[in-house]
Amino acid sequence: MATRRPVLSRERIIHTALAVIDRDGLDALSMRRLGAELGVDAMAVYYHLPDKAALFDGVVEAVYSEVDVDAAALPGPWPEMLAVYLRRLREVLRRHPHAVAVIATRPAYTASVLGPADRAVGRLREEGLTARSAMEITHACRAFTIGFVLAEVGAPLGGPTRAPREAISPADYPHLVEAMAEGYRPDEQYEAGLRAMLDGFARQQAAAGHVP
Amino acid sequence: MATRRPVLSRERIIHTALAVIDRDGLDALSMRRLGAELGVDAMAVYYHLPDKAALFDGVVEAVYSEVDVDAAALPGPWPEMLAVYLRRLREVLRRHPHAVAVIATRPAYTASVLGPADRAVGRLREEGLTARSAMEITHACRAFTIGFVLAEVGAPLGGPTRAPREAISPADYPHLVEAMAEGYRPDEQYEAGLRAMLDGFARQQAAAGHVP
DNA sequence: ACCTGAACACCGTTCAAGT
DNA sequence: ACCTGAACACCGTTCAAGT
Repeated sequence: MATRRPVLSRERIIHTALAVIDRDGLDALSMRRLGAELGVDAMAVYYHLPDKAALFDGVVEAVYSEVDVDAAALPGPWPEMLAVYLRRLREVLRRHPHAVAVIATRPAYTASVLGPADRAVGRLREEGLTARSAMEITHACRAFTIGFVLAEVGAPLGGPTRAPREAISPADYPHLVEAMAEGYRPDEQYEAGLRAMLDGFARQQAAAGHVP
Repeated sequence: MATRRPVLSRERIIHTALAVIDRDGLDALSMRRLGAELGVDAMAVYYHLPDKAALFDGVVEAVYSEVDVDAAALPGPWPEMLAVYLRRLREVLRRHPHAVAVIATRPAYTASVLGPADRAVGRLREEGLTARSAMEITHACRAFTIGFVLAEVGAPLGGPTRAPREAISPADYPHLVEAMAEGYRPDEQYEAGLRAMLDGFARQQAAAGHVP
């Protein structure tokens, strides 16, 4: 008789976990639910991953790997290179609204994340930035992007508010009402914020004499 | 005999919940634990709050109320006014590392949050900005601040990684190592990012002719 | 090597009951 | 009005056992 091959793998477990999160939210991901989705006893997962925290780490890495942009290979001056990378990051994060908060808080110190990050910093250095500036700028722009997507699509941690709150009357907030009258345009808003930050950093660099 | 006064109140429940989160983390906050901390049966809380989501909403509002800066009353040109407000926001968020992710994802549509926000937008309008620009700029800077604090002190959602991961060797990431050689200086980094974004927005406004 | 299933100490929420 | 306590359908994790 043929030797049986394993039905589970770290990869399949993690992708199924992300699928459950995307479909039903963070709270819906339990080890038992995950087992059911995989067609195995819930505890089978523990043979492949030590605990739920490790599962989350895998999910974070899986999402980052979707970004799949070799920033270091992009053409153009560094602000444009970073803009391409960051727009792509936003795009990927938007696809996983229920996972963004996890990604925002769990450190991703794995080769697949650090490698591209290191090469990106190297790329900025070739344009005259110090390693420190390169990382600061990247870090700040990533923080803006993650914070923006969190406000944009991030699922409320702890589940949606069900009970009606104290009613708010729009008449009390005339300026907010006017600002929102034209509707919410997240793409333009993100773009404006990204440009502001990159322009600001570019000018800081120029003022410091780091870019000729 | 004296009429008994209630031992619980919405206020006290919410502040105790925040205290538990601050002390032992988000996962430590259960309704039973909260009841124990309050010295009552766990289910007593349900008389004052409909469910755990409402409890989180209360926590978010409590943290925002700590900011307690009337942005509209601050002197100086708008970029400096916003900087004061945002530094204060970062300061408050840093005091509640385990709550930041909740604050970042739960909408806070309450009078105590919307009121100051509306007055702040009104203040920017007096300096020539449109309501729309004023809100965009505020929104972007807040996203940066929250994203930054999340990376800075945000507790990993799902608990800390316990099992050792695949070892990473610093030699593979020379640029990152160099960038971190001087240590991590979050205050300077935040300040640089904030200045970059505000300068960038100020220049966008000037270019659009909105500020004389 | 890989998966199962019972067991333990927990969860959030509902609901009838107490005072 | 305000709080209690049993009950229900869940959790994450450990561990011995199966194949």
